[in-house]
Amino acid sequence: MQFSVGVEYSLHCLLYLVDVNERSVGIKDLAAYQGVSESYLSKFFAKLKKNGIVESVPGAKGGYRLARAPETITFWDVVEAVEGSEPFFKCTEIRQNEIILDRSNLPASHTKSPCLIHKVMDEAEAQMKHFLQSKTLKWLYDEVQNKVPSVHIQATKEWFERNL
Amino acid sequence: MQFSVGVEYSLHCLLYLVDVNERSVGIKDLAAYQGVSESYLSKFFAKLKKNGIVESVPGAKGGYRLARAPETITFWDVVEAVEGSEPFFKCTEIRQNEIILDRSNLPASHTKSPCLIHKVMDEAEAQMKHFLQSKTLKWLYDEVQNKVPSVHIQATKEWFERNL
DNA sequence: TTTATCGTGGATAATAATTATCCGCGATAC
DNA sequence: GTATCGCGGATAATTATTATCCACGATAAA
Ligand code: FES
Ligand code: FES
Repeated sequence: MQFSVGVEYSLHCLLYLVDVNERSVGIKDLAAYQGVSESYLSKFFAKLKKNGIVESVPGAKGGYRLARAPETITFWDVVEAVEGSEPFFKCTEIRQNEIILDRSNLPASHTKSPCLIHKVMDEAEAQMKHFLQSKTLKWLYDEVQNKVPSVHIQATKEWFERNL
Repeated sequence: MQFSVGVEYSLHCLLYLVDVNERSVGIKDLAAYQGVSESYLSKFFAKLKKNGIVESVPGAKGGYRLARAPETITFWDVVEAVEGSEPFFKCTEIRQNEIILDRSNLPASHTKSPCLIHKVMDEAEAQMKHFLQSKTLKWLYDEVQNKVPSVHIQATKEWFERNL
């Protein structure tokens, strides 16, 4: 039960994209700046694009930019884009295997209403989802502006400007 | 990002152990009743034991019973026992790779305070943990007593009694 | 128009995690 | 003594994650 590294990669990258409004930043730059694999990072951006989080500019001098306002991009959106939308808990309906049951004529209690254990686990995921939906990229950006030394923020901005 | 099937197996099994007070139930019976692999299920019970959720009775007619009151066993305890206690989000400290940094002299902002993204993801896990800690095995047992037809509960109990 | 750049999708592979089985050991009930 | 059972280690099959490479089409710049 672990998140893919793509979640860390993606969130850090998206943070750099907030400043890039009309223009775009290439995978090459994003990968170089963070010292990660270019080709691997590109796989995650494909998912982010498919989920409407970023949009791409094809061709030379192309790259990526946010597809919508950072206020509307939540941590959950990114997690879901990268990890897929399968629920964390996959119930195998083990209850329907109970040896005392007639497999060809299962009681309503085992087919109609969801298994309580399943329900609790789904609710647990919903708790995490709710929390992550409350954290937007805009919020992250603003917090970082306040907490990281402005000299470093400026240097980052300039590095990307140079390669725009 | 998925829970192992051991979580489903374990929770369903523990439910059957609530009634079994002084005595014990063997893996063989638990596996047979639920139609799952005996040897595989035993691996999860090893973890449940190591984490003090169940205790074992060795030797013939041996088996497992709860190691403590079902009021004190939470869904989270079971998840942690089965999945291990590694955090869901493993931060690779990607921020320390930023190309503009001097790797041999990292700024305090990148080493002292935790990365905000990391912090948010850990908090998200904490949300789920908090919720799952609020759901005890006793609560689950009581809910099931209310919702599942008593004829089925009785039949289950009798099946395990026969093989005790 | 050529050329270099860059996203895109597919193929492929290395590594790790999950799922699953088997077997021998020691403890215990009968 | 013997059959039963938990226990731990070894092992393997399957799947997911991590990672690379390449050919393609689109585009900007020369
Ligand atoms: S049957 Fe799947 S969690 Fe109960
Ligand atoms: S450095 Fe790991 S989440 Fe930011």
